[in-house]
Amino acid sequence: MANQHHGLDRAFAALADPTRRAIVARLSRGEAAVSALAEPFAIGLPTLLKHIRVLERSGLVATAKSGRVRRCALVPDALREAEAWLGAHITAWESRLDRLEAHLADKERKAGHDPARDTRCDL
Amino acid sequence: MANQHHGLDRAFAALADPTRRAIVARLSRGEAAVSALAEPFAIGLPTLLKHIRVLERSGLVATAKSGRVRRCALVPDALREAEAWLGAHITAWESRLDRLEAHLADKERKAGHDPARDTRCDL
DNA sequence: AGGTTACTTCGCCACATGGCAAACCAACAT
DNA sequence: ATGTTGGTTTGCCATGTGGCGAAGTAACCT
Repeated sequence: MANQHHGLDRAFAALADPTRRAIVARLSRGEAAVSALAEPFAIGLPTLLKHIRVLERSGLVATAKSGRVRRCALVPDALREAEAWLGAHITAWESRLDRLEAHLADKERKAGHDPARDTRCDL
Repeated sequence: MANQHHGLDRAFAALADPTRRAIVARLSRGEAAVSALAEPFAIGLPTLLKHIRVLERSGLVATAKSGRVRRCALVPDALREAEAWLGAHITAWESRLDRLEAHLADKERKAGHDPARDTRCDL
């Protein structure tokens, strides 16, 4: 199965869970201890801890223990990497569309004009 | 288990697989048939088809069959949604950092100055 | 010391996912 | 009509995930 995990693999996988996204959202507004994170969600501590481990492995959050509490903080680099990937491919798609449009406009300049064609998409 | 799938759930889950990301990357540069997509990856057709189904369910790609070939195309809206989520939380984190910095600067204005404190992070 | 708090680990279960091979179906092509 | 091509379905298997409760450990409080 999908071994040889790329960083993005783990990052996106971590973000695929609503609980984990909520944790990230919470941490984006400040650090928090494990039990503080547990409160809003109706799930047990062991489960939450598992989520935190997943987030840690993905590089999205970092944790450190001081005394008996473990504080969790967001590490935005992984988030940025994921965002960058998405951005790159969105713009790739858009620029392709632009080229296509230009090409169609060019063709239409030489042939008859049918306004409806401009927005029609064959899929 | 994670039932009641939010759109982002499926989108991020779909992007968590390298094969699927490669497919998205490929499609961001133009539509393609199933078999054309299969080529670069050393995996069987059934497996690839499963990937495509996952991508379809996630709203990242749309497919349509004409004759015996199925053409796949990217649907950038889901990508944009995911990007927006990431962007929102990255900026949230950054603005928190800014507030914190401002606060520290303020404190330091009133007390003695220790330059090393500015970049120190307690985690 | 003894209790409380805050995690942590340890099974355990149900289910989704990624992979394959093999058989199958529907269009073209000849 | 028959073969070939392109996709599709159908098992099957191994692994990972999300959830739980129960028991364990390591601070901290009194």
